[in-house]
Amino acid sequence: MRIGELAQRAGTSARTLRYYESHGLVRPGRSANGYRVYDEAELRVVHEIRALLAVGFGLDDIRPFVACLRAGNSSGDVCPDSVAVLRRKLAEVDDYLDRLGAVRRQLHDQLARAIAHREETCLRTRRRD
Amino acid sequence: MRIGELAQRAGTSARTLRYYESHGLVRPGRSANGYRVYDEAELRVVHEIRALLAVGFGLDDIRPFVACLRAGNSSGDVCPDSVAVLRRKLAEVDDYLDRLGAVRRQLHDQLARAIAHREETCLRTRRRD
DNA sequence: GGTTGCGTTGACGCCGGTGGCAAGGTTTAG
DNA sequence: CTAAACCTTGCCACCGGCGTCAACGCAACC
Repeated sequence: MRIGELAQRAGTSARTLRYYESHGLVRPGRSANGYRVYDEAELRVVHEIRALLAVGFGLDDIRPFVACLRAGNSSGDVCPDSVAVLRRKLAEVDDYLDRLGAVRRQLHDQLARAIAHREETCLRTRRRD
Repeated sequence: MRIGELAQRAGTSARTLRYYESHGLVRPGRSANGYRVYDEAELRVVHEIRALLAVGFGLDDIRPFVACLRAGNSSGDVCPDSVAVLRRKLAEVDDYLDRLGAVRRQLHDQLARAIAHREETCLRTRRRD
C-alpha cells in the first residue's frame, strides 16, 4: 500500500502521514523507486493516532500508544507508558474542567449583573418619562 | 503618563500596550516628541482588557467592552454589545464544557479498561508461575 | 512522445498574544 | 560630553497540526 491509498483509507491526507512519520509515529518501508510502502498494520496505527488526536492528545503523547500497538498488543492503551499518559491526561482534563467551570461561573455572574444593571437603568429611565 | 509607566502600573509590558493599540483597544495621545501619552482612564481600560483576556476572550471580543467604558459607563459589561459577547462566550464555554466532559468520560473509561486488562493479564501470568 | 496522476523533498502560512532584538531619537543626570 | 534610561518603528520567533505550493521523478496509458 502506498501513501495515497493509506491516506484515503485512514480518512486523512498524504501530507499528514508524512508529518506523522517525521515525528516518528508511522514507519513505512520504501520501494525501489523511493515510494513509501505501508502494510496493513500501519492502518491501525494511523487510526489509533487519529482517535487520540481527536481526544486532545498531542503527537508526542501518542508515541507510547503506537509503540504499544507495535509491540503486538490488541489495544494501544494497555502498556505502562500508555497508562501513565492516560492518567496524566485525565488529571490535565480535570484541572481544565475546574478552571473552565470557574470561568463559566464568572461569566454567568458578570452577565447577570450586567442585565440587572440594565433593567435598573431602564426602570429609572421610564420613571423619568 | 508615558508607556513605560502605564505598563508598570497595569502589570504588563510596553510591547503589549502597543499591540493593544494596533488593534484599536488603547488610544494614547502623542506628545511633541512623538511619545505616547496616556491619561488615567486608559489604566482602567487596560485593566479591563487584561481581566477579559484572563477569562479567555480574544482581543476582538474585548473591543465592545472598551467602547462601553469609554462611553462613560462604570462597568464595561453593561452595554448591549458587551452583553451579546458575554452571552456568546457563555454559550461557547458551555459547549466546551460538554465536549470536555465527554472527553473526560472517554479517558476515564479507556483508563479503566486498560487497568482491568492489565490486572487480568497479571492474574494469568501469576497462574502460569 | 506527451499527458495524467501519483510519488518525493522542502519550505512557507496560519493563529494570537507576546518576547526580543535592531537601529535610531530624546531627555536627564553626572 | 557621555552614559543611562526612556521612547520610536519594524520585523523575527514561538506553538502544532496541518494546508498548500514549488519543482521535480516515476509509472502507465494513448
